[in-house]
Amino acid sequence: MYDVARHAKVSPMTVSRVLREPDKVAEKTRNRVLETIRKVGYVPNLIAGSLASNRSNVIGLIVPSIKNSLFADTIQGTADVLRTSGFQLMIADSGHSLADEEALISAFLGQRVSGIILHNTTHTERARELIRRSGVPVIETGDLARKPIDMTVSYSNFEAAKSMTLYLANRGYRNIGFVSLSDRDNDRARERRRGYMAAMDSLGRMPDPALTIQVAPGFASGAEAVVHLVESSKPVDAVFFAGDVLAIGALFECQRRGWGVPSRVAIACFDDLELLHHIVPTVTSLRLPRREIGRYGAEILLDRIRGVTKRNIVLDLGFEIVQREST
Amino acid sequence: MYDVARHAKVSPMTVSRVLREPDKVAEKTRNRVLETIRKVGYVPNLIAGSLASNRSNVIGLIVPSIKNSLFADTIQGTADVLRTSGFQLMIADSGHSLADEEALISAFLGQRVSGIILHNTTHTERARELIRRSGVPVIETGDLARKPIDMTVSYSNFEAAKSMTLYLANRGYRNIGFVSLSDRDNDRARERRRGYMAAMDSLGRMPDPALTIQVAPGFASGAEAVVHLVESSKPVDAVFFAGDVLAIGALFECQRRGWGVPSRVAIACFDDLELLHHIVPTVTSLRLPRREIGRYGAEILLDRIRGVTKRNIVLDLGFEIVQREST
DNA sequence: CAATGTCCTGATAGCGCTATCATATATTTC
DNA sequence: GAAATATATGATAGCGCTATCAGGACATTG
Repeated sequence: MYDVARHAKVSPMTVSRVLREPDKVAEKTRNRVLETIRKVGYVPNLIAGSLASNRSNVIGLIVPSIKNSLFADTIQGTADVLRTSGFQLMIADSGHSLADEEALISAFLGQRVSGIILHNTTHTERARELIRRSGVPVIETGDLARKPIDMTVSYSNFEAAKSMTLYLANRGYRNIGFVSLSDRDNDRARERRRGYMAAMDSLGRMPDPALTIQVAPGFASGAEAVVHLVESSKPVDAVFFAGDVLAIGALFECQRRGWGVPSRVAIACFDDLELLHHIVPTVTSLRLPRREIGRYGAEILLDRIRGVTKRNIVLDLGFEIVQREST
Repeated sequence: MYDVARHAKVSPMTVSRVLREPDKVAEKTRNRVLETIRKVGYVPNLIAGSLASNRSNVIGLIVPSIKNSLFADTIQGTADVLRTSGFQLMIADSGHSLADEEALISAFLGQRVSGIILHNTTHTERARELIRRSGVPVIETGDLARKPIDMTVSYSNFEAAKSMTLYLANRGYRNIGFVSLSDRDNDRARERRRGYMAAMDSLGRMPDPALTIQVAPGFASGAEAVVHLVESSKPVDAVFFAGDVLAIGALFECQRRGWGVPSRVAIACFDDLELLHHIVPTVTSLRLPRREIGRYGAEILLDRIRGVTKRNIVLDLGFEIVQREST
């Protein structure tokens, strides 16, 4: 920067201003400086800038798993908003471990991120404490947080699962099975199960424990689950899968066995992947506002960082049931 | 930090050493300092550290699209390696735009990242120049770069496409169609097409322009393409799709129309998604070492950052054809 | 027991930028 | 046209840490 200043015959301060507050520099000077910057190939050191100004242009984002395409949509939404705002996204993967999440939060705070986005709503006590003390704004998502640290943008897994269950009942299915991933370390799965249970309860049906099963992730699990439920002593006529991969695995298995969907068994699931619009038969699912969550989350966070908003916002973006051939 | 130093009755320098070079501090002192750090809830300012030491623990990663699950696998591989190494990943999305990519590279260099990973191999001249001048190590991936900036870890799209085409010919298919995304701004698509052409050439078959078509992304495009190719005046008996989504869309369309796969038309594609192991029929595909690319890329990069390696490595991780029911 | 080496700790300077206030010049106002 | 205000630039200090070297305490050697 001193180099540039010398070449352009101004003070370093003016160079700094040209980069951050161009309006405050006379046009002639500004152009001369910009020209010089280009000529010497100067790349400003944002680290030094952050240190001096006590601000950074980095937002930290923690997801349980980068690979999971569900998060990919939300990340994309966030990235789209941030790209136009000059902020950078620092993404880390907690591997579904709360302890790792805590370590990552600590690392992010060490980087003096301007904001943090967390794709889950349960955290260690120390993690909450770290964030609170730092005063960095936080968005939680993935579910409506029961006790939000700060701001939340999501839909309600409980309500979504409940609605879909009631919807299936309303379409005349009598024996609705429910398949989800293990509850352990997965608050979303837990909420979805609760929603299913609540729906059964409000229908006055005894939730049969044999109808709600928990499985490992993967296509194969969905396949096994549907076979198990259909061939049980009390066969189901519909299965509600709490995850898309499970449902797809189940559907393929039905194809292999020649079971009609929905004639033999109806299939519905969370998360309206585009694939589900094209698969044969197309699958009834819950459209979750994934990308919107990413967008709104980023926007609210930016508003807070810029001091536009003060309040702790909790935004429920809802969901939608999309009826298709499979039910 | 001064706070901690005062409380623990040592100099700030000792606190700094406890965090970065614990061995160089007497055990007694170290424990006292660590205890104090915990007590006052001190979070070291890594920004200041980076500025002072002229090192950072951030790796920049640019992908054309975060949403695309293909990149997700590679990112996961990278993240897995970096997590255990104390580095953070800063991810940005160029939206397939070379100009945006250049801007992001500049932003990353401003952040003084220790390394950069690029998921494509064509860049603007200024981008190359920026990187070269900065001396920051770079990994390019997504294809074997023709003129690598620095290091490359990938497989060859050309060879992969060629192999699969020859493989299909070898299985007896006479009329092999090729469907890919538009060549424009997509060097991978271009290489794949070249590979297909080269195979046709080596088979002594005139590559019929009517058999190689370019389409927009999406399931629907694949569906349209397969219909077009099968119902043409010179119907194909096999179609090789350069992208998985296209192939899946095509397969579903065949299911809808009751066209037997592979009896009426065989289908093969790039990229061995897990879905393709379960879909009916399972699909012959090219297994690309996505995750390995991420892992090796990260490892090579770290070696360079740590000064273990000096040489410009070009790593070809190859590919594999997986025979399944669809051909 | 002086000389040498080893280990641990501290003092000092400075990384490259920005906040802040001061100064110089141009513009407006009555 | 003098005073008040606005605009443009610069000088200075310091953000929170680490590199570097200096020095004190202690052990080792001949």
